[in-house]
Amino acid sequence: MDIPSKYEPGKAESKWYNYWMEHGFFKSIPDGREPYTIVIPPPNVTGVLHMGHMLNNTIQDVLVRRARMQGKNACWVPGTDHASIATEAKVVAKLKAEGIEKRDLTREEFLGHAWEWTHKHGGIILEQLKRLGASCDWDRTLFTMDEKRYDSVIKVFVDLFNKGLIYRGIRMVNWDPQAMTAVSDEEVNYTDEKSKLYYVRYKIVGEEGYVMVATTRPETILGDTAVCAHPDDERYKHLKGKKVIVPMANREVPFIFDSYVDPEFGTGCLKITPAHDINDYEIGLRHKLPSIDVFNEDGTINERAGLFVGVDRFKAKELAEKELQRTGNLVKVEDYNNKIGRSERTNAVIEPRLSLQWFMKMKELSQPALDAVKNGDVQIHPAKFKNLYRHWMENVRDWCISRQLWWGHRIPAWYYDNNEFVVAGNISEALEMARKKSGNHSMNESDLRQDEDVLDTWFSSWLWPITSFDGINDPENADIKYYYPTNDLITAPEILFFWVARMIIAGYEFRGEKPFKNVYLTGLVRDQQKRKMSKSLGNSPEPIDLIEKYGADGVRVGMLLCSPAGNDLLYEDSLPEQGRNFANKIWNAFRLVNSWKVDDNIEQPDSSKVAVKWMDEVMKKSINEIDLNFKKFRISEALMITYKLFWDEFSGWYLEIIKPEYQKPIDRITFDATISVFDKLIKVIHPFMPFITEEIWQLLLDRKDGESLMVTRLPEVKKYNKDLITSFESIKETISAVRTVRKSKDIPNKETLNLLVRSDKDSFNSEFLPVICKLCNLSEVSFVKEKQEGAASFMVGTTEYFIPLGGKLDIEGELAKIQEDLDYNRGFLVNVMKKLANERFVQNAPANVLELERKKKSDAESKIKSLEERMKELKSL
RNA sequence: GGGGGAUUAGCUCAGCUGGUUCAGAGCAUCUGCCUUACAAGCAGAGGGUCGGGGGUUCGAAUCCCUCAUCCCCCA
Repeated sequence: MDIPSKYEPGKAESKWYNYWMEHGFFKSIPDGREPYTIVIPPPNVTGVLHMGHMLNNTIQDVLVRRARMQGKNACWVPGTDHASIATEAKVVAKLKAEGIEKRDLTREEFLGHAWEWTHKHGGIILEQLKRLGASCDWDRTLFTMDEKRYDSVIKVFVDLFNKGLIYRGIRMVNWDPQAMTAVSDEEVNYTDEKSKLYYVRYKIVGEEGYVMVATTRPETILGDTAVCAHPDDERYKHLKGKKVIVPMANREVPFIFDSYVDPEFGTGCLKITPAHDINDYEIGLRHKLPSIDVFNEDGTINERAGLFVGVDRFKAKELAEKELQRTGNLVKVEDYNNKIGRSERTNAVIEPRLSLQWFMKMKELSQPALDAVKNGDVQIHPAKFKNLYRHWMENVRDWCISRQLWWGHRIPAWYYDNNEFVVAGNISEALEMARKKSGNHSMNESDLRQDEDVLDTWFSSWLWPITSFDGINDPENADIKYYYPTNDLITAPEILFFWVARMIIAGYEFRGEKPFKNVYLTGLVRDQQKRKMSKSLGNSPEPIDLIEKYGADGVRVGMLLCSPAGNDLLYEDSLPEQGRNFANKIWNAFRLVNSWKVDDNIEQPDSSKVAVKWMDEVMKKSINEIDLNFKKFRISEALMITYKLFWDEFSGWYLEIIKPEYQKPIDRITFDATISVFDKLIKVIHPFMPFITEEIWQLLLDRKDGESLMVTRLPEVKKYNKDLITSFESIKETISAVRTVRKSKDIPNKETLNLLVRSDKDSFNSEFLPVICKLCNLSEVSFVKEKQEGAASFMVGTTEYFIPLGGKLDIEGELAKIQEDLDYNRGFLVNVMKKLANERFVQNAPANVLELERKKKSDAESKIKSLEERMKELKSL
């Protein structure tokens, strides 16, 4: 069979993914095995795969595949999020492009378009995940707005309302006066814009003087309800208890003190307009100030202002300036840069506006979630995020859960008689409740008006680990009992609060149990300039293109190699390139092994014998380390160990040792051992690189249909022989040293060499000598007692080696090398001696440290002695 | 403004409760090699006063203080 020297991923990937699907290897149903469960952080239903998803889902797949190969019943539940804001915005934009405005549609018509859009674009991202190799149980695919998930959300809302944990309240929102809707914080873009700072004087009541205020918004003066200074500001202390007169409005308002005010800014004196500024609103709450909203929904001035009624806010600013000037209250105007928030959708300047919203009380609910992380019931990796989490949970604020949108779970509150309302699971229940509450039994459904708003997207995602197994509607079903709590959650730190914390809260509230044991926070994928990858910047590569170029395995490895938990990943093409190169390395190792012909009549060479023994131990050691690193969620590290195990130990050393001469056959024992080692190796690699390993596994031995690497067992962790590995390390060093001699003397590899060991034959471990002979092309190894003339020399540990060179010895060069070595060792010895001469060190250091220092001393001394002797000899030549 | 985190080789990062010459890995760089598994490779090499300053200690990349710079979250 002719196998190409470069691995071609494309074919293998679709072939094996289909094979896995056909045989149902991703499916999971509850059974007697230990479950291993991950719920996917649901991507936006109409989104497309980006680099963040690639990283995130690669990690999940690695964990799931590994768990599966550990004999667990692995279940990775996929799904998508309705993403109310993002999806609604996309649908609005699409309709607009067709000349349809959202406000011209009924809610039902709009939702029709939204569902159409969802069905058309939904799930693309899940298909893309398949290209990556994701081993999700696709039969379980969910959507946050499918029937069961929708019902669960409504049920939870009603439940929390009945428990008194959900209430209506006033809050400041970002108002887009052009779209006449509230927009979320995420939809507001802040930019530095030029504006003006107006210095306005307010008359002090009962005094001659004025107090001067600096403001960027003179048009909101009409809504002022106080003037405020810092409590420690000496300049204003005398105004305690006084009142001032608001210019234009001619109202008296109190002069108050609050530490929010920055005495350095402007005049150190602030006008307070609780209806039109979030900070003023907070100050207003603290000081129980009234708020006067002077704007209409479209940003024009209303009657409450008493002035400029009906005028647009920007025009009103100009008019206010003139009016203040006319009355002499405008003292000066300065140029000023400040951050202006603009609506992502309309680019209109955002107006902070008070509105009636739904809230959830968080303090009580979050206590168990706080405790769970504190006591390690839920573990966050890396642990540095624990502090962040704790701080946030200790200062948790009530959660505003209503959104002025249509796409989402509609708030199950029904209004009647103006301000009365009931909260119920559906309209008939609502009617019954409303009749009872109002005493009006003739009321019917048409008298009820359902709340127009929908719930925050996170209000459905916070239930995700529970609703994934329908645990709200059917709390005792077999799935939820088996799979919940899930094991690991893999997500980005930026949604630690939005999502992770709230899931933990929901877990305890609705199941009395954590939703997952571990939270693994990945970093953000950035470009080389450390910018976030984003569509608008155009700095993100297309994931599917990458998979096509480097292979899914290569991309997976590339993503993982450089992304320790919680650290950002700076993407560049060299990453998947490294992954692809690794795949190619594996491929070529397979080609080599595959090309060998076995001859049952030949003996196993000693070098192969010891190599097999050593490889076995190294493998055990690495598997141990990999296991340990997985336990600590150090996945990059685990991959790096795997990478080096295959590339350095197996390909670089083992295969080179056992490789028969060109076109010569290999002995049976070595061949079988090698196949077995290879088999184990690709098992270890499989979670990281599922495709190439399956391809090779299927070719390595005859496999039956229905067999697959992905459902085999990982090699178990075992104790290993440390000494064997250590002695082989010094063999590597010896081989390296011989190669260096060869290179520096320009001796071709084909020419054999003699190696002389200055040691007693019986006390020297000769086990690995055949390996040195083979890799260094030695004709002979012999033991000598004396130093050798006319030979290159080197030391490994405390043993001296010589390579006779005939007349080729470069005495000057050799001397220089020895001198360098001597200087180093003498310096080293001086340091050790200093330490040992320090009485306090000798008294205080633990015995093992002391012993080590003494060993260092004697080793250095014997080395120096040999070097000095050698030098003397060379000089005498 | 409040909080959290970081600073170790050109880059990305390890370095656990102070103790091996502890300063390490991968990538990149440089030098040699197209040696029939792999140039997507092989054999070698160079490169860091662990952000600055102080302290604790027999001993500090590691603990404490301070300054500087950067990042993130919330407002």
